[in-house]
Amino acid sequence: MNSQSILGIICSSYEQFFDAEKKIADFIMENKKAVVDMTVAQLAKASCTSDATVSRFCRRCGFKGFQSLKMDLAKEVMEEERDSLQVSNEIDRRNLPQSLQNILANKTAEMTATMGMLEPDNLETILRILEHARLIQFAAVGNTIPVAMDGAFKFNQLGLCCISGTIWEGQIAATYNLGPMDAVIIISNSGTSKRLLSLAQGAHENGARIIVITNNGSSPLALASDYLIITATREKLLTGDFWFSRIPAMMVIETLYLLLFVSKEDAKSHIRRHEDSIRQDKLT
Amino acid sequence: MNSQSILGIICSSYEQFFDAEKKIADFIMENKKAVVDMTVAQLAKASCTSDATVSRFCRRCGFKGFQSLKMDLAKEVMEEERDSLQVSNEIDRRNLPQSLQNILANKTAEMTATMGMLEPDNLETILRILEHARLIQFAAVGNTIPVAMDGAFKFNQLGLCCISGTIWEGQIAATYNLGPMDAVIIISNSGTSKRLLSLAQGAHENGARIIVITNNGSSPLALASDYLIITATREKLLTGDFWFSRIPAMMVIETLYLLLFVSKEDAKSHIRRHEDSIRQDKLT
DNA sequence: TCTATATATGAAATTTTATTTCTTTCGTTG
DNA sequence: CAACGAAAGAAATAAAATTTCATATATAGA
Repeated sequence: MNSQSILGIICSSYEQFFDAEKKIADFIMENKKAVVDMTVAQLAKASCTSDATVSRFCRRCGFKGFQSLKMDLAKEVMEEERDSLQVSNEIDRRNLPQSLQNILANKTAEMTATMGMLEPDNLETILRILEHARLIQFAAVGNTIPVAMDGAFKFNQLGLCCISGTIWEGQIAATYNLGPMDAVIIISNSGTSKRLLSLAQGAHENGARIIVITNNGSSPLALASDYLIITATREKLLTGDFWFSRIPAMMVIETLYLLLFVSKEDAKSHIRRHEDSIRQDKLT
Repeated sequence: MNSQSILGIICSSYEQFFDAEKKIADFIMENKKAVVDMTVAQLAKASCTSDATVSRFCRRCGFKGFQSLKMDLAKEVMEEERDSLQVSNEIDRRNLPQSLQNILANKTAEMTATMGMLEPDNLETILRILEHARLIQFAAVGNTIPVAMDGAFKFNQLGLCCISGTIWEGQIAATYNLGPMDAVIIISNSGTSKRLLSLAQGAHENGARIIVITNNGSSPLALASDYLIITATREKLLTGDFWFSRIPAMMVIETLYLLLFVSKEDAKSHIRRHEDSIRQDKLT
């Protein structure tokens, strides 16, 4: 887990929380500002749990204790306020301007939280691996496949050999050809896909590096990873797994792309060549 | 009455402090960040004073107590830190934290600008068309295809009939089957793709509604559209067309999706059914 | 279906932390 | 040089946070 971003942690490991902990998390998300001035007992009462659970919750989120969580919350609240992002989940067709503001605020908060979860050291390690990999596979299932395709597209443009596919059998067939010089980037919000887990296993058996991008830091896929990037998708207005936004994952890919771009000297020429090749489809 | 700024108070009423209080003030000013994680006793010891004096100091500064002073300090430290991180377009592998901030700031600005370009009336018209369309085609070429696929995926989940494809010939073949009841959403950053323009022409001939999402409001594709959504991709660090980010376009799709979701009563059941069908791939 | 086991949670006890009270010290003034 | 007043620390008290322990609930196995 990253040094500390309570809102990010709540968003990214919400599913891992116990029932009572979820109550606390909900209360914090909905009363960020008020919690800053509360005591353990007050928060326990307000969220209909107990002192003990609140205290444990703080630890489980990676903080030294309640005070340390509150310190972080104070900072984050300040930051949000400063950005004057009044995050509300109300979306209503009859008030489009306000709804658009709310959607924007939510997406921005999502991205900020995701960025806050990125650990520079971990990122640097991953970048090194990607730069030196012989081949990089982007793997995903279902509605995340477009993100994987986008990643492969972008990275190929940088001059890094990438593969991805829309067909599951094709993806795992490719995985079985990977070796110790290769890396696979597995993208999965829930981190619980059996198919992706077996793909990870295959990659592991072949000695390839496994990088997982997921919203769930303690999911089976996260545990099967060599390197882990956790996103902070907050889908407050919807509850199920299928409603996760793909924007945070895309954001992570884009970040990796930009960082690789600036450190790879031949990236520009690769991209230019690519651009030239598609010019024939362009007007003027 | 803790709406004050502790650093400001220290600076402005320093001369009014007693000797022991000055020691505390000095220590705080020189160790802002560390004090945030200290207890009364620790601060007393570190500043060579006593618990009582620290506690009194907090009151004298207008705070409810030590914790409340610390809360304020945490906020101010954060603010100072943030201010010193001047956001720029610099992305540098050697300073990852700063680079991440810059990327985030750029992406956020991009999204904010894109949202600002959306006109509620225009959007409402487009939503109406999408809700009542017999079939919706998502069309794109090159690296924007993943965005189109994502859109078709999402909209299908809502119960709207959508098609998209990775193969160009397949896409235009589908377009030739559209009719006046149908709509095509064409996504193209530059808006200058010959192929997408001929697709738009085909759609036009068949009487289908043409919705274009592009970064270029006066591009050929924009002019060929019946309804136009302009995104605000600003890739300052890179200049060419191929470097455009796909996030703003995705943001637009996601916005349409959310707005359709809240106004379509059967959307939830559609999504739930979809979710059930993929549960077999999920662990636990 | 019933028992055994594990686990989440809250109540109570304990420990830690903050505040208040009380006392000492030191400087000033009559 | 006593007497007063204010500043500051020590000690006592109060408050808050954490840990322990008991209980309830769910799960697995018989």
